[in-house]
Amino acid sequence: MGAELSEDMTPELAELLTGNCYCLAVRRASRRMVRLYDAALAERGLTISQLAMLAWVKGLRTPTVQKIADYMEMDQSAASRGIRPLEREGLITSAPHPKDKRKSVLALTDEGATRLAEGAAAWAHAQRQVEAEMSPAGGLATLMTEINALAQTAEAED
Amino acid sequence: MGAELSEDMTPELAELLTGNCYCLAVRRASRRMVRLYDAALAERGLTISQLAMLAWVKGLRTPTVQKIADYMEMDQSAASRGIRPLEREGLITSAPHPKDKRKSVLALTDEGATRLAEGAAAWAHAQRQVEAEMSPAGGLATLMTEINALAQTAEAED
DNA sequence: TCCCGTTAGATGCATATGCATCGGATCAGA
DNA sequence: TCTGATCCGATGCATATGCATCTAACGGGA
Repeated sequence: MGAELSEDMTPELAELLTGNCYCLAVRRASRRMVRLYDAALAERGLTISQLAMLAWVKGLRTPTVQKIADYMEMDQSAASRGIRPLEREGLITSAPHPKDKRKSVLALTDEGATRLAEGAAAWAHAQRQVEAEMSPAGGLATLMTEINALAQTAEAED
Repeated sequence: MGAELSEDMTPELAELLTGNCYCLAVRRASRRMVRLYDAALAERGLTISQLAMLAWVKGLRTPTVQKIADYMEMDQSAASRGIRPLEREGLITSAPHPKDKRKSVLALTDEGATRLAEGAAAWAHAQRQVEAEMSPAGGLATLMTEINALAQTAEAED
């Protein structure tokens, strides 16, 4: 693990490379988690993002692209594009909002509801797998609270 | 926060949407961290990934695409593509390995070394910002250990 | 020396993300 | 009722990622 770091690295760069960068650490963990969950969902033809979007479409009273982006804390454009494959595959439909023509109200198709249910089962399997392999110091619940806190770190400001 | 979840959500789906999915939580945190660090590095014309790759090029004795991918725990193809912008901008060079013609040995240019040093300073600023805003239960060090553990969760197996 | 299994890097393909921006629609005021 | 500030969704552009696959190159054993 120690790796073959050259001697003329500043302490700062050594820190960055040895797992002490919050950003790189979380991103590395993210890549791993996504691979694990996506693999679990692959048989159902879904990614974890797509499963989440289907779930929000079902869970929100009047789901729109913007709302989904807000709840998932991602850019509206990313949500917009993420939804396209789901429409293409006929899992969700899009209809103009009756009152506000700017909005499109999304809805699950029957096929979408089926895939969502199947995906949720596969998702639960992945969840259990992570729980079985992880034994964090303060407990998984605490870890989740802290990761979520990381997700709320202020955007910049200075 | 509670959101407007419809009543007919299975407990499973409710879990998935309310921040209890390890994958979605870490990914959300990852998005936020990347935005924060990328913003801090934007003035230097670098992303956090690019900074890390420059650092590995400097830190490894004989840096190659494969080695960087291994150390960053990402796919070789992702590393390969990530390095291209850095070459295009003249921050690193690529030369054929003397013994093994399959490999390309990467190296920092003077400009690359300069940008790396500048970027490291901006990175440290972002690190301090996260530290100032986060007060996790078990301490940041413990949190990092646990996030890194998440990054080592087995790839599948079942 | 020849052949096969392995390794390195590059590419095609598809999703994931964010920023800037555009055009259309809405809405709150003047 | 007109108008300027907002909001909504879509796009262009660029990076980020992973998987499968292809070609070239290596390496060891027959």
